[in-house]
Amino acid sequence: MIGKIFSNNCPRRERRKEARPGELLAAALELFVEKGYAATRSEEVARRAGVSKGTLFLYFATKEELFKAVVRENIAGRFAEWNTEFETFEGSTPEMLRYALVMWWERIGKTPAAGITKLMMSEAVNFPELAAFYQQEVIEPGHELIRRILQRGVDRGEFRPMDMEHAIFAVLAPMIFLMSWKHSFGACVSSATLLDPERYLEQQAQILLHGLCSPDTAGKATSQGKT
Amino acid sequence: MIGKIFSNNCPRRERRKEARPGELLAAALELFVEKGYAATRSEEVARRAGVSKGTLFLYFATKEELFKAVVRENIAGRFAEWNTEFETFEGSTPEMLRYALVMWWERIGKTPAAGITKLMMSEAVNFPELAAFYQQEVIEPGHELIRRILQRGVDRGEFRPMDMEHAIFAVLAPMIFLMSWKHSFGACVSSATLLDPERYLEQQAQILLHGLCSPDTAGKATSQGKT
Amino acid sequence: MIGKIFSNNCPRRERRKEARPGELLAAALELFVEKGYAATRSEEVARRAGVSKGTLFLYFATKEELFKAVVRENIAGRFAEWNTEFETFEGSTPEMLRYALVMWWERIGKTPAAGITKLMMSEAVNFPELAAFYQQEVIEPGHELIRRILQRGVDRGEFRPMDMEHAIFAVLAPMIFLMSWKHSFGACVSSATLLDPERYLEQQAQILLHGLCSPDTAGKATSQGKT
Amino acid sequence: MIGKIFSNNCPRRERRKEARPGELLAAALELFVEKGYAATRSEEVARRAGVSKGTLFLYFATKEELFKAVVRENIAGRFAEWNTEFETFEGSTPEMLRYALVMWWERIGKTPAAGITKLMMSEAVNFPELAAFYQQEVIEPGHELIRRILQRGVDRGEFRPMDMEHAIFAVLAPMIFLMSWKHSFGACVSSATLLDPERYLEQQAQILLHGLCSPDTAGKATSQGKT
DNA sequence: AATGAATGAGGGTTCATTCAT
DNA sequence: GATGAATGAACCCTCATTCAT
Repeated sequence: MIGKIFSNNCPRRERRKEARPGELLAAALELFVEKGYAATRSEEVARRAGVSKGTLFLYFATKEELFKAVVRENIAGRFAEWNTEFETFEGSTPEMLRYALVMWWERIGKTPAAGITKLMMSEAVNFPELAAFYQQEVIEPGHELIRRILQRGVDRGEFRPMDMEHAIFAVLAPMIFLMSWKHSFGACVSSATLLDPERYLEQQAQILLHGLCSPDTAGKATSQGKT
Repeated sequence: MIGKIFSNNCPRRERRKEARPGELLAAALELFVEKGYAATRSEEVARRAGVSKGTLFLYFATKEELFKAVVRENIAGRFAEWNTEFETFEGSTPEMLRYALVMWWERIGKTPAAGITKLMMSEAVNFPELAAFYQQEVIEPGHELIRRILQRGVDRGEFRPMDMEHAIFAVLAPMIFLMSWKHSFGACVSSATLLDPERYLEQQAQILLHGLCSPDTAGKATSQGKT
Repeated sequence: MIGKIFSNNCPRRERRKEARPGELLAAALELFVEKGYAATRSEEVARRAGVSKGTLFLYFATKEELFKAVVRENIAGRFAEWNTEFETFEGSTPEMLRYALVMWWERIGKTPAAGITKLMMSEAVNFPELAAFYQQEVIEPGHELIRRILQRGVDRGEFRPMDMEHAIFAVLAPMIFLMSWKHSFGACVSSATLLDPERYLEQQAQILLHGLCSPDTAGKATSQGKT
Repeated sequence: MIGKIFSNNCPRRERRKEARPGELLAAALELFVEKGYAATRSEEVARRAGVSKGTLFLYFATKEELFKAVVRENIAGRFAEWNTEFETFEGSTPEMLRYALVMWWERIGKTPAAGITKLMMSEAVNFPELAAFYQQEVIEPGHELIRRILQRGVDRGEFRPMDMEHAIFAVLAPMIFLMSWKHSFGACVSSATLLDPERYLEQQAQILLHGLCSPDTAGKATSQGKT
């Protein structure tokens, strides 16, 4: 009984043991995002997780495995939740689009998870298998979600007809750009900090919806586009 | 006689000597873009340039210097030329914006130089000094050019007033995105090839100018934006 | 039980860990003395210490650091002990001088530490920082000790007054010479082995004290010297 | 005729060509003495001699050959001349000894040739063949000359009988020491410059002849020595 | 003979990975 | 399981040497 109390009250070892992989993944995420795959040393990952080098390799057979695990771990399948939000959203599609960008920033863009995308893009070529996984788990569901939003707008007559597949990239690009910028120049070149993500996204929504043209000229130029 | 003069002017060794740095930079560009900075072995750069390891270091003191040279080489001051084009452009600003995107794709986006930007973004954190150089030599002139285009549009009443600094990113983002995408997933995930850069840019110009909204709704929604 | 305690206190790994730096320094001392700084390969140092190349760099960050450590290790502050001996010495100063030379040979000259001085003199120009260290930690205390001996002799009327600073070198020179000789020609030219260090030092003490001249002529020639 | 005048007056090419090996040896001597064998780079030798790297190897097949040539070249057989001086010297042997030390300094010690001895001692172990050559060409004749001087003193009753072979080293040591010191600490540690070679040698002669002891005590202590 | 571009073996150093404790 | 000392393959870079010109 008493033994049980102790083991329940103070199972630091036990709990640590179970938490280990998570702590290692967290440390690795930070470091990979901070310095890139190659420049991250396994010893430092271990140290930051508070364990020894040997322990790291107890949980992840190789650095490559660790990297893959970090990416997989941090690509939470949020799409179920988001699809639900999409289906229950009641406002206009322009509002939905604006909402999507803002929510994305809150939930992904400003979190360390954004670093993963940047990382994934930097290393895609060296980890094609991982890139394929990412494609399947993130890119495709993401595209699908954006496609549904855009289609909703078209269906409801809020958006003009469009080349859907490329329009998806029009919505995606500001997000990708923001993650890339934040985790590259944004992290080291002072003047690059001029970019305020929230204002940028707000304005981006505006432009996506209405463009840069002043209202009176908007009609005329349209005819030129191939779209 | 004349033949002799020519053959004297270009003995093989000399010609190689002058060509070497260029050949090495070309090989290095390819490999850096292909595999990233760390994963590129200097010996392979040399081999791809058709020389021995030692020769590489005859022209570039360290791998880091080689990297810097590759970056510098591939961002040659195109801005002078572009500024001139800007000043002599006679059409409307929407046309100018569309033209700028198309030309950028022709001259940079689809060339290996685009890989450099991707590379630079991946390695900025590891080479802060180089990032500062890039910021100064590429980012700032680029921003300035975009700023002048947008300002021209505003001044001529073609564009509505805007938060200029963030609007610059609105124009920049599609280009950055395209380079990042092309040199990451675009290079290894088959389905990602759905993105046709030229159509994307064309459509992007269209959206930048007029947005996604159908003409009749365009006016109403505008009021919401903070911009 | 007691046996267990002992075996617990000294597990093999731990013992090695503590012994490693010493083993590496010993191996490095041998090799540096044997072949000089540049000609000594770090891998060979490691091999001679019975470890792999990587292990060497676990304990000494660079070859230069290893060299410095070897030099520092082998000039341990013997001067405290020697100064004490000096202060408690009860015989005449000529006896003291003879004793100093003999003791120096026993404790330094005939040990591998002598090779360090030879090495240091060969490499001083290439490691000015280390040379300064050596100057401060070895040369100056050594000079000071010799100075005190000579001054004692002068003060007690045993030695004639002298140009002290140069006289120091008169005492030092036989020792430096002996180390240099032993670790150069003495190590490879057979006939150079004619030099018996102990007899040489004994005779050197004799000469330092009384010169080469036969007693009756000693007085006359003295007048010429500048000293 | 005129042709001859020209070729005589301005045979720069011709004269250079013949002088080449000498210029290379001079440059090599300087650099070897300055930085040691290993730290001297063949390209720098060539540059200092005003020729290209290739030319150096035209005259000396390997760096090792160059080194050997430098040593051989700079070990002028001065002993014939010195033996003559010895034979025609008319003063006392103490005067001769003093004269020998002073002359040695003038003709060798203070010239770059002294650097050779220092170099030879540093590298003896790595170039045993060269050390043997040095032993034969310099050490043995040098010993022989010193031996003759000392023997002359003994024969004429100016010096007391002595252990001749070790006494030779007593005369040699100050010279060896001076060369070693000058080309090691003397070249980089400021305080080591306290040593004034000429005063040192003068005093050394004095000590060699009469020792450090004050005249009245000289007689007593003598009995102890083994010599 | 002279040049200097080119070579490539070899050395110092790093770091992912192993394994005895 | 956990540790951290040990390993050694692999990398960047140097520089004596070669050789086409």
